[in-house]
Amino acid sequence: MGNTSAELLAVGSDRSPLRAREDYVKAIYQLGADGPVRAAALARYLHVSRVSVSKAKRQLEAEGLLEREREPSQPLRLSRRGRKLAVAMVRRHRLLETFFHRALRVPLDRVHAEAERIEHVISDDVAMRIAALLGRPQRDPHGHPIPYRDDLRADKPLPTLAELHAGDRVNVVSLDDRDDAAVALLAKCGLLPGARIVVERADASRVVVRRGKRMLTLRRSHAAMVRIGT
Amino acid sequence: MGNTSAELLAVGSDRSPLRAREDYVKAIYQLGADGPVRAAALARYLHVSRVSVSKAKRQLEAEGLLEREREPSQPLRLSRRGRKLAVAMVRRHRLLETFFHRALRVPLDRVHAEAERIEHVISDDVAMRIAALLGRPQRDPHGHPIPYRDDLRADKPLPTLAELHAGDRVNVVSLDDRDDAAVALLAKCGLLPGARIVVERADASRVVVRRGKRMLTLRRSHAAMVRIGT
DNA sequence: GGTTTGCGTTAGCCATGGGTAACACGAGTG
DNA sequence: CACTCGTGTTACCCATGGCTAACGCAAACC
Repeated sequence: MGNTSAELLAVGSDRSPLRAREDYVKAIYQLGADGPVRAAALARYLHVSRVSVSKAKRQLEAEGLLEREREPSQPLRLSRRGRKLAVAMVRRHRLLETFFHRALRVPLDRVHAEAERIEHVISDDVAMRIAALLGRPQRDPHGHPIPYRDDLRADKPLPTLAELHAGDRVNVVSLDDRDDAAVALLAKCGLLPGARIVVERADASRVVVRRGKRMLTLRRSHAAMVRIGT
Repeated sequence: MGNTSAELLAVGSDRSPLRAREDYVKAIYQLGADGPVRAAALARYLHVSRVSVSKAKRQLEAEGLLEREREPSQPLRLSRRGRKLAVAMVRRHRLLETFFHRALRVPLDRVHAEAERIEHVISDDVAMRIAALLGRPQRDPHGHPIPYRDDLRADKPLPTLAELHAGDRVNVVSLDDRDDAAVALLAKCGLLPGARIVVERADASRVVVRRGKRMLTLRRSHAAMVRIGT
């Protein structure tokens, strides 16, 4: 019951190139995990100007993807439909990453960029079929959960490796996939989802961890891209 | 040696959305199989106005994808680079169709539309990997050959079922994939690449063929979408 | 030979999705 | 209190890629 994301994709009434809208909605959804989304933060995240965000905001409101705020300068809040579209995009993105990694053996640090372009143009049917082909995977190769349909979970973000202290023993759960170079580096160290590690030292600029017998030294900026669980 | 199509894809210097260019170049290439390409014919083929073709022409010439003609009103001729880009697009399109049909079991009459959107956004590397995954297929599910790299063959088009006479015995080689409804109809009849058929009757409006024990009556417009060989 | 038809081109309009420059406002800071 | 800094908005400009209207021209038709 309810809308499929196929319906949601018809949001732009007739014109197809709503790529930009999809990117805005997805970004708002993903930034939303860390709290209210300010327009300026969104602009920095998407590498566009504040003006572009301001204009996009009006359009997204007109299309019912964004909640209309009465006062200006309020944080951006997705509407129910906006959230559904965002989740559909995230699902596609992660399914595609999984497909590229598992079926085509594309290196981990390149799956994000490939998925980013294709996620806007595949049909819902193809997404379904890819999921079936892969055996309905639960996590993408970076360790992020793959939402099913309109599943709107809102689990708060896990802590990162940058927040730990010497002696902590944890599992790597996921990697931030947006910085290709960082992903390549982390993958080369074996800091992949599922890896068990011990924090040896942590100072202002670096974190030293041990994985099995290997000692790894990471910059904090890289450590912050590794989400961990116990 | 020579350019990979990855280089060719960088044709628009820095701006990425050269989707339209790719469509024009591919269309010119495909229409070119039937003789010189007039701008008006291209406009009808792409469902755009003659004006749009005229403007695209200037841009494509400026980008070196189209040969510059001295007199106006000359047919459109792809440059070497234009042809390479076109072949790369055709290759991707057919690889994607094959992937969708074989790996994802997408019905034959839908693979074209899916491929049409994705062919503009996949990387050369992914195209290579898909080819490898499929065992380097030679033909797409409609029976069209899949060019390899910059292979610029110029085989003249095969005759179609609409050009035959009673008594002719032929093999179906390929189906025109641009009319989804026609493909669905032909597939339902079993008029698929490889099928052996006998022409029973052919008049001005219909062609009657036999495939095994089944008699099939086709409109000429549909028969013209079936390319045949002996 | 005149007329119609089709073709390619120009001029000008539109929507999208970017951008700068400039402004008003609010929160801190001196 | 004044000042700065970050924020959101407005008014414009730009390129892309469509469109229609209108024109010059050539070929075909009567």
